[in-house]
Amino acid sequence: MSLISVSDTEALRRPESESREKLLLVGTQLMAERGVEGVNSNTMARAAGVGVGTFYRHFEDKYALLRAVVGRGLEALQAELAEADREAAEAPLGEQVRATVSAFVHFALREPAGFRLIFSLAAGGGPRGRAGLGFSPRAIENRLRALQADGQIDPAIDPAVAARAFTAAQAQAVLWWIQEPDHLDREALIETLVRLHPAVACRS
Amino acid sequence: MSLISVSDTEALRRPESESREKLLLVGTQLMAERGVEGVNSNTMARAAGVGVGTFYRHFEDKYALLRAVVGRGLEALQAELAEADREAAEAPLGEQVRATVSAFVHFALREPAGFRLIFSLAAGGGPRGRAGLGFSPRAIENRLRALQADGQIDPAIDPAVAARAFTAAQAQAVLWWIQEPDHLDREALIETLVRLHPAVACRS
Amino acid sequence: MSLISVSDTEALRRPESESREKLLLVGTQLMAERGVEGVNSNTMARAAGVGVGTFYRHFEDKYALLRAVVGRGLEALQAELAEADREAAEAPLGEQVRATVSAFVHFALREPAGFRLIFSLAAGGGPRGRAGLGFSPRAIENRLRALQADGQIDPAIDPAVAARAFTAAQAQAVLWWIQEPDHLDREALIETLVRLHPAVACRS
Amino acid sequence: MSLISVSDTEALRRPESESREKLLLVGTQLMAERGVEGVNSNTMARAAGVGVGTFYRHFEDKYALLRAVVGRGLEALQAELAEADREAAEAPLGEQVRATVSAFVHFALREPAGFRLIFSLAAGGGPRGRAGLGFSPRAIENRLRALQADGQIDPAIDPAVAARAFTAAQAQAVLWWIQEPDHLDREALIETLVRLHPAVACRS
DNA sequence: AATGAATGAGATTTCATTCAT
DNA sequence: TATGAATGAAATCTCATTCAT
Repeated sequence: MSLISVSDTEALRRPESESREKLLLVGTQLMAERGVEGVNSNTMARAAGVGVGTFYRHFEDKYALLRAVVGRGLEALQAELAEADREAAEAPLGEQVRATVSAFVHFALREPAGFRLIFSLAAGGGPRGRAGLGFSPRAIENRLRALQADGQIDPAIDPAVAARAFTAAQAQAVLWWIQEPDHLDREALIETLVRLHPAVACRS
Repeated sequence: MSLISVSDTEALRRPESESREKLLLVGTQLMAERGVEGVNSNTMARAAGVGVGTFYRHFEDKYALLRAVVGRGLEALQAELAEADREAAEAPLGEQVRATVSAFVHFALREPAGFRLIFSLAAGGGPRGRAGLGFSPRAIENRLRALQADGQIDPAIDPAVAARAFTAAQAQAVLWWIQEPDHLDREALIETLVRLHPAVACRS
Repeated sequence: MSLISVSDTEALRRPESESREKLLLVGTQLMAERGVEGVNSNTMARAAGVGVGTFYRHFEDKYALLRAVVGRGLEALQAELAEADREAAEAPLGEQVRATVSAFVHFALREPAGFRLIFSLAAGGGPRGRAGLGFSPRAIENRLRALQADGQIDPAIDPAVAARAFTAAQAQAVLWWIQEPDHLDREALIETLVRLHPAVACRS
Repeated sequence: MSLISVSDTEALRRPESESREKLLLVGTQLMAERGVEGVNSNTMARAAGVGVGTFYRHFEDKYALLRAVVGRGLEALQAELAEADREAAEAPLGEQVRATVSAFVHFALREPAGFRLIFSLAAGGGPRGRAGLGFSPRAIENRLRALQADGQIDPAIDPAVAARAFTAAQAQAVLWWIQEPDHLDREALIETLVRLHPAVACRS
């Protein structure tokens, strides 16, 4: 019966214990607001409405929580970008780029705290925070390489550099924009980013 | 040039006490290596071969040292970029851009630790590290605005976004490159960055 | 022997629930390996394959388990020593001593973990571990006193001191030997201990 | 001038900072009274009249203090035993043994807390306390080996076992006696121990 | 100006114990 | 009986900062 599939889905999403979820949620908020070094396990536990011990039952330390948040966020983000890319697979290159940039911006709008953690705070990293967790430029790099092999973009461009550059450009622009959104509207932001994307900007 | 300029220069570069310089030097190294939150005043003092007390005689706290290092580095960097720009003032736009990108890369090569502090660790920022210290995209933004007003670049580009995007792109690309320099040579790096610069990439 | 003795024995040896036995067994091992303060109830429960709650269902706390283990071991040891003594009751003094020393060594070989707990860890004792649990020198003391009254051993020997001294000597020698058994064989160990026993060594 | 020699001596005895000495002193008392696991760094620091941080400035942790105390005590004890042995070098064997046993007992009387730490609490050892610090039976073992080679003691005795046995016997007897000194006087204690010493008890 | 021992507030972490299931 | 997530009191430890020399 279909009821089974529901509980199956539930199982797949692993309720992971309410406390853990609460900690993840509250931790994301607090770390994004005050910086990773600006909060401590105690504060996060209290804010999540659980005991300190509960924090350590679920996470080895503050940085483990950070890694969990960033890891999760990253997975979701990459999935959404891949999805956007897939949907626009048949569209012209410009449309494809716009689709992923747009998905990126929407993700940032939907999860600003997680987004900040992924792209700004996690970068600085604390003493133990040097998680190898970062948004991977690999997808863009591969795309650029393919386009270049295909003669569609400037052969003088190095795909590895361009991919890293655009990843940072996009992240930084969006971080700035969600902090100060009054400078321009979302479509203008996306439009600008699309035109800065190597695949668009360096079309040969 | 007047005689005064000599003593002026002396005054500006005055060692400010050997201890202070040593602390600045060693502090930059340590913070770049281990992250701002990964070192403490005691460690830096010890490494600099001075007493803890001496640290606090020269800097209010760890973040004051960070601000001093980043402030100094930023001044030097902006000065070098301005200089490069001035020297290439008469050259075609592409050459101007190449001149500043090249100056940027050279700065990173000459002072990798200071560069890392300015562009990666300061970003993450500790509790009190969030000084308004950052490489200002203002110069690029103004330049783009002027070019746009002049009809030389795509009017759909938002200069504020583009300036921030390129600043991050350039910094991130260079950070990556000084960590893993074997991927490509310096000229290829510069070349790629030039072509990603909004003034070049979005020429209308 | 009556039929009753069978069910009595059953009752005495009643597994007392499998969990309890498992905890006792695993707890003995862990405490002997890592020291009483080196393990906690959670660890012991986990290692025994039961829940923490189950631990507390059976033992008031860690020290209750320790007391149970040591108490049990002590009872068994004293019983075996008494048995050996009884069996050798008619033999000459030297044989009697050898019989108990031999029984002591065999006990240590058969239950090294329990032996260690009884004679080394319990000695150090944790905050609450200082239960009056220890191998009683009373039997030896009484024996010495009787021999002394009988003029068979040196009157200058204090039985209380000698009994405590030999108890410690025997325990320590055996503890050392089960850790580093390659120094000498079992019979040589026993032989040496026999000759150090006050009743043998201080014969008048 | 002679004043110099005074300060020289002072220098040799290294004041080691008053705090450190205070901690060592108070720590020894407290650990001996309540057991190593019965006190914590905070308590010891307070009792020593210094701040918590001062504790950690001088000792890595509680066990480092324990090791320092035991190490120091052990050095002093071994030195005193060696001295006693040297002074009685020309005396008959029995007198030599009496001299060291006597020195041992006097040490215990003079420094009961240190003595307890060395011989009982340190043995149990905490999670991290497994210091390889213990009274070495080596001196006695060597002496026995020499006597045995010389045909003066029973060849059936294993010197390693006998040395360890006597070390434990002596320590345990004295520990018991300083706790309950009313059972017998000091001389009787010493007399009994002398007669239990392998070199005396197993004379061939 | 230089020093480094001392400090204690606060962060981190452990673990015995409870309790709802 | 059994379970194990949750708890928080208490222990451990760090580090920015002061201050007497």
